[in-house]
Amino acid sequence: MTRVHRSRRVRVPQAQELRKRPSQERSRALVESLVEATARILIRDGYDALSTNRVAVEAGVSVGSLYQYVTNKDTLVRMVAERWAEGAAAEFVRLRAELAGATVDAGVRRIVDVALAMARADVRLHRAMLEQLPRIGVLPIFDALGRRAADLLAEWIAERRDELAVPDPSLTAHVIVTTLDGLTDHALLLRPELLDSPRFARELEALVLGYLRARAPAPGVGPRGRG
Amino acid sequence: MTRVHRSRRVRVPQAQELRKRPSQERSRALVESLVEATARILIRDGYDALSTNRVAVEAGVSVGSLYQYVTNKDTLVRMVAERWAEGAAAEFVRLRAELAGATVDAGVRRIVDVALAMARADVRLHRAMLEQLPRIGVLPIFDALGRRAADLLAEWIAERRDELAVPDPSLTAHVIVTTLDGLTDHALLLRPELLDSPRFARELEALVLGYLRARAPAPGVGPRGRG
Amino acid sequence: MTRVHRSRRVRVPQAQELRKRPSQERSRALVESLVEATARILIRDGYDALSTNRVAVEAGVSVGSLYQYVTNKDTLVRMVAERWAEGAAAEFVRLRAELAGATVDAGVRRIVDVALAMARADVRLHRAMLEQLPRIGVLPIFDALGRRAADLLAEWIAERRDELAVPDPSLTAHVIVTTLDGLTDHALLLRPELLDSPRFARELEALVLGYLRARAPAPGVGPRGRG
Amino acid sequence: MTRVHRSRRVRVPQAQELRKRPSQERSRALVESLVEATARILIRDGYDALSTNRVAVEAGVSVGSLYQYVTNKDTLVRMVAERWAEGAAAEFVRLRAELAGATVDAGVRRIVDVALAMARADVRLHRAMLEQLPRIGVLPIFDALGRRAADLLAEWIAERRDELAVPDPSLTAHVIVTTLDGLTDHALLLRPELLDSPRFARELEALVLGYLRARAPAPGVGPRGRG
DNA sequence: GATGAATGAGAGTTCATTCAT
DNA sequence: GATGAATGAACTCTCATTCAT
Repeated sequence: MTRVHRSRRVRVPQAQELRKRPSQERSRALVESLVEATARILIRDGYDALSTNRVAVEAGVSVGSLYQYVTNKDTLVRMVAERWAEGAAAEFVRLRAELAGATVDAGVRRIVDVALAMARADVRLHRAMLEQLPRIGVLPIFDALGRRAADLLAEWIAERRDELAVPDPSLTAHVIVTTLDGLTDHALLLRPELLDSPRFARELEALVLGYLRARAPAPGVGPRGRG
Repeated sequence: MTRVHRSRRVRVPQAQELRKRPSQERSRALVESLVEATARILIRDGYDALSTNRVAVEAGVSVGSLYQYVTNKDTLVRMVAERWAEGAAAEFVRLRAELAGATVDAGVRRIVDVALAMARADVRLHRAMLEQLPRIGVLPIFDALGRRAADLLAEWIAERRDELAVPDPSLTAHVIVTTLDGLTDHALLLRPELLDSPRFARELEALVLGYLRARAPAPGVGPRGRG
Repeated sequence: MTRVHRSRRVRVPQAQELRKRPSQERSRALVESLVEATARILIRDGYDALSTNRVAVEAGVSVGSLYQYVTNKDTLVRMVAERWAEGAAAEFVRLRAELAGATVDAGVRRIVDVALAMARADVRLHRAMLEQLPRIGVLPIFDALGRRAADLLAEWIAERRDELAVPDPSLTAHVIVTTLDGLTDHALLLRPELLDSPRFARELEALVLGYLRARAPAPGVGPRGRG
Repeated sequence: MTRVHRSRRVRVPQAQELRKRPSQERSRALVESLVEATARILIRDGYDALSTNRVAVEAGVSVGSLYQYVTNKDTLVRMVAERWAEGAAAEFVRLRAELAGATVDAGVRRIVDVALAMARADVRLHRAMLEQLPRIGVLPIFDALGRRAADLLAEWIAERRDELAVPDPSLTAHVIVTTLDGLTDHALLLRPELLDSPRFARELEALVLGYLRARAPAPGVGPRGRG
């Protein structure tokens, strides 16, 4: 059979998902090992094989201890996504700094490269998250991450406003972030070879640059506007 | 029992998902009502609330009858996705015909409009599918749909090759389809208001047009300008 | 699903029938109470009325606890048979010791008496086991018990070889054990009154003694007579 | 796995198990094909795999037709046993006639031979019945068969009363029949090689002859009685 | 704090039997 | 008469969660 139980109750979002702020060194470590165990199982066996008991065993901890720190099975899953998102956010911040003085062309090239590199890194976990996790639980996390990325990008675009003639940098940044995200996720799940293809990278650059310049005056024609 | 964990992560395509080809009128109707019931539950209560017994009740049929036709709960879900994909595919074919003689600008405008309209139609079902189902084996169905869309679009682009200077229409079409899909899905899940926003629509047009023309010579400039 | 037909006819011995060696005091007690509950239901309501839930309820335990220790409904039944066989084996050993110096006549009388007494004791459980369980894999358990009994009896016969002229004590012992077993089981199921009938007991004695002496020279007659 | 349904309700014995006396040629044939199908499944796949639907398919008939003639799943099983018992009963009658004028020794030899031959014939069906059928349903059938056999044997013994000094031929016949039955069944299930062993046959003869003569005066001493 | 045995609602699935066609 | 689609009670088994130790 195919007999599978999924989380039984529809999840009621809980304000207080971690029972205790794991302030002590020890508690932190325990929670961390739970998250890692969850990720391992997710990668190795998939979401259907994920159960609180299994996570506890994998983490070398008793179920009781698990519930001391985690109220809820879904919380574990969300924590995995959060850890990943934290790493990604740091990377975005780093990239933003790196691109401070970059030209539009160089900047976009770099952005696309980093997007592809991030998709290639941690493939197994990334795939597992995209493929296995009920989107409903992790959506807010990835949304928040997208918003941070879009904010940073909007800033960067705004700094180049003259050159680009982007009416609403915030909206444009959102579109770019969502676009790159959609394309890399899709490639990760269904066309992994694209992640390594320079042709694909050039295509993404063309996409982003074309978009950013779609409304800009043709280069070489008057300082601003079409005359 | 022999209890069983589903095929870890990778969907094993099952040759015999429907127990009997529902050839008779009556059987067809039954299967159809099961698929509809599944969609209804998915929309109203989400995947976790979906159970074979519940589907049977919702369809006004006994569980036994359900199992006469459907081996498996996930098959039902996949059938919902298939029904939806069939409708979308038909829409794409219709659109392709409509755009036969259209200019690039008009065509892209229309494509974006239709993409947004499709996202707005059936929102709840669409949402439910996106939120819950990648794990269940719906991915291949959506992938096939995307490929069909990309093929049609590639054709359309190829017909306008001179004007556009797109080196690889097939790849470009794939990028556009995936991009629009990603953007409308994201909007559907997290920014539903965008689906009705003309500004957002204009943005998508700019994105697609900018991309298509990114490598084309600036109009009126350079050796191949229109004069 | 994946429904499953039990190993067609031949019991596949399962190495791991008990999920955990019930080492702790508590676990042992739980398993014991499950076995007792199983026996009770078997006696009271028969095999068809036996279900895991019912056993759990009867034992005052949750189904979950049951499955913590027992993989399988039939395992429970087999454990009942094992418990019974253990008791019977002990009785056989006791009897063997008792008969160490006995004459053939006295020994056979005693053996028949004990066989009938054992059939009378625990009648209801014994009946339930005989009526319902050959299919379940209890046969090997009873077979092993029969072999032990036959071994002990063969020894006893061999000690009296001169008097009895039994060519193959082992085969003869097997025949006697199987015979008595068949007769008492048959009586138990269909002629319970015979179990209390001295006439029946005398008949069994005649059967066994006649057999043991069938090939011995008639006393007082022929070349080797006692005279 | 291991999920198996057995006949759900405890069987309420029904006076009218065959819905209609299958007087017509056609009906008889149908019932016969159902019984044969049942036997085939029992042999091939075991009792757990036996279901009314399966029997109907195996017999090339619709379930509805099955229920037109057979009220009950257990009835099918019982009919298989009945067919077998009918054949055995005929064999007993034949044997009785054959032994009309036989000496005790020759008769017993013949009886043992036939008992072993019957156990060897139809081994697969015989095994299936012994091993697979819930004894509770078929017990009465085999009991009736045993009684018929015992009656015939009692008659035969009574005819040789003078020579044998058997006080209660009826009881003795019962003991012999049950004994041979128990021994051959046991051999069939657990020591099939014994069925072909002449040594085993001799042993059974010794058993029966020894029993019949256990209380008889030693041969060659006085015309009658010990005096 | 930590443990892990215990819980029990609820999941997927089967199959003897009926009854409209 | 024959059919086989439909029924639904009942089964085995899981797993998120609790709580006595």
